[in-house]
Amino acid sequence: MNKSTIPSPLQNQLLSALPSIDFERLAPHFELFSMALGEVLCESGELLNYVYFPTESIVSLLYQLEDGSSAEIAVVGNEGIVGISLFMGGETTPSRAVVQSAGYSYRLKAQILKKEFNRIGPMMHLLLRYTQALITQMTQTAVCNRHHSVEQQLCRWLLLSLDRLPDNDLRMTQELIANMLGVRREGVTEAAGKLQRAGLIEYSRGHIKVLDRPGLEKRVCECYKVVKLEFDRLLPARPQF
Amino acid sequence: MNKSTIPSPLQNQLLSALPSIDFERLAPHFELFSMALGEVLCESGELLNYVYFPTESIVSLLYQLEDGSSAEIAVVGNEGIVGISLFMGGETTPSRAVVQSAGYSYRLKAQILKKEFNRIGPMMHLLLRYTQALITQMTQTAVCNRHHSVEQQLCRWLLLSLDRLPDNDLRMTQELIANMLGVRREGVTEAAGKLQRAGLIEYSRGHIKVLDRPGLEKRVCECYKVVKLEFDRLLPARPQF
DNA sequence: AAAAGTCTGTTCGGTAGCGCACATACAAGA
DNA sequence: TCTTGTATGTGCGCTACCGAACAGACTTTT
Repeated sequence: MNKSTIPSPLQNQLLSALPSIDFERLAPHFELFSMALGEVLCESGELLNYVYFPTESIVSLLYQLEDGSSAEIAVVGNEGIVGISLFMGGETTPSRAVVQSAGYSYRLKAQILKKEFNRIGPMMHLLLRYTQALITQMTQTAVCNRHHSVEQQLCRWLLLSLDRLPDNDLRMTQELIANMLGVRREGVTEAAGKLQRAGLIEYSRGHIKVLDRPGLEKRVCECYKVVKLEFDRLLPARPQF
Repeated sequence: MNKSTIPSPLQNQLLSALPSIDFERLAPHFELFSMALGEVLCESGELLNYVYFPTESIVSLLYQLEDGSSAEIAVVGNEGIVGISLFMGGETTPSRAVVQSAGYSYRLKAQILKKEFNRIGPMMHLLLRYTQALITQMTQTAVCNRHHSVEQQLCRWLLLSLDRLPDNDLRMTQELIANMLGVRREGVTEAAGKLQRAGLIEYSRGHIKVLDRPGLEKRVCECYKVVKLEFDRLLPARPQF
């Protein structure tokens, strides 16, 4: 479906923010990696062999409860990296990493990343700042879960996804969105129907197109903006490819 | 009310986990700091001049929405530190740090901590591991907000507080607990009444005593255990004072 | 003792979201 | 074409929680 052009590692914003001397040192170790929708990069509590730098794919960090219900706690796209627990020192996390939007990423062997991190150079500082931005996303998710309606959360989710995609089409069923948001599928159907009737989106069988992004931004709760501003503040300006 | 004995910095578990050579280097810079209930250590977005290592006090990390409603995203006691954004590189965070249980802490000038962090020694690794544990607490809060009842969350909150206190008495009104959990005061009244009728707790006007801790642990959701296990896994065993 | 303030208990109507059941619609394969 | 599977729409009763109002109980101050 997507153009099948091979992306550059520089399409990942963390990598593109590296000084070229650091980037070049890592360049030989990048492996292009194609990720399918629904693929699990890392199970809860499992050791990661690689870290992943998405280019036009999106990875969802999910937490699954014992009773099977789940909730998304953060989303990682080309602004970030999957696998922060490797350099934070814990090696594993209780959450899972699941591909939410298929596409390429570049991956790096865990050892290579740790070695680079321990050089205490730009990569370390970038990764720590990124981690702080991710923390903001997680805390904002906590607050949003507590106080905002399904419709507001759907808007937030759509905008977060949109920010990480090259176009304005998402391939995603309402059922899957419901899993991410931790709500009923019917709740998503209702909220999405409302947005469609308002002309903001258009969807059909696992395919959502955003028609009116400013309209979504008017309906979304403050959580989206807080997260976005914090990412912009903490991470360097996004260079063009 | 509390014994007015002066605590040792070693009552903070991060500090007590430091090799003595590193601890001694910092020792001259610790300032004993007394914190009153409700005191705001750091406003949202404000630059911190100090980091705080609680000894028997508890600090709550709260996020406040534009409409005034709020939610606790994590709690910091003698196992941790307030001010992670200083070494993560972002300098500020969108959340506030508010004293939830009065008592002492030791504080350190921001510059001193950053210098220590940049030595790339035990302190850095400890702080990063602690940060990962804190992330787990935040994500679990997000999931708990989504899926669990007020009563379960109250149990979780009580147990988290209890773990960070020297005794089993908390001085805390239902109103304040409601602010932390991001629910109505009446909801807390109801849940607390239930727990009291079950003989698990006893409370009166801003004073809660836990009578049956195992009983609370039976009612709490899995979120408490997940967070606790992750803290135990990531942070070194707790030495006795 | 009286007054004022604070904390907790209770009630009541309203609503968002849940769980379930089922209907419809579209897609892909035999 | 028929079947099977998947995605979406809808209705219904239920529950947890909300918002507001108010009453009682305890504390502190005067």
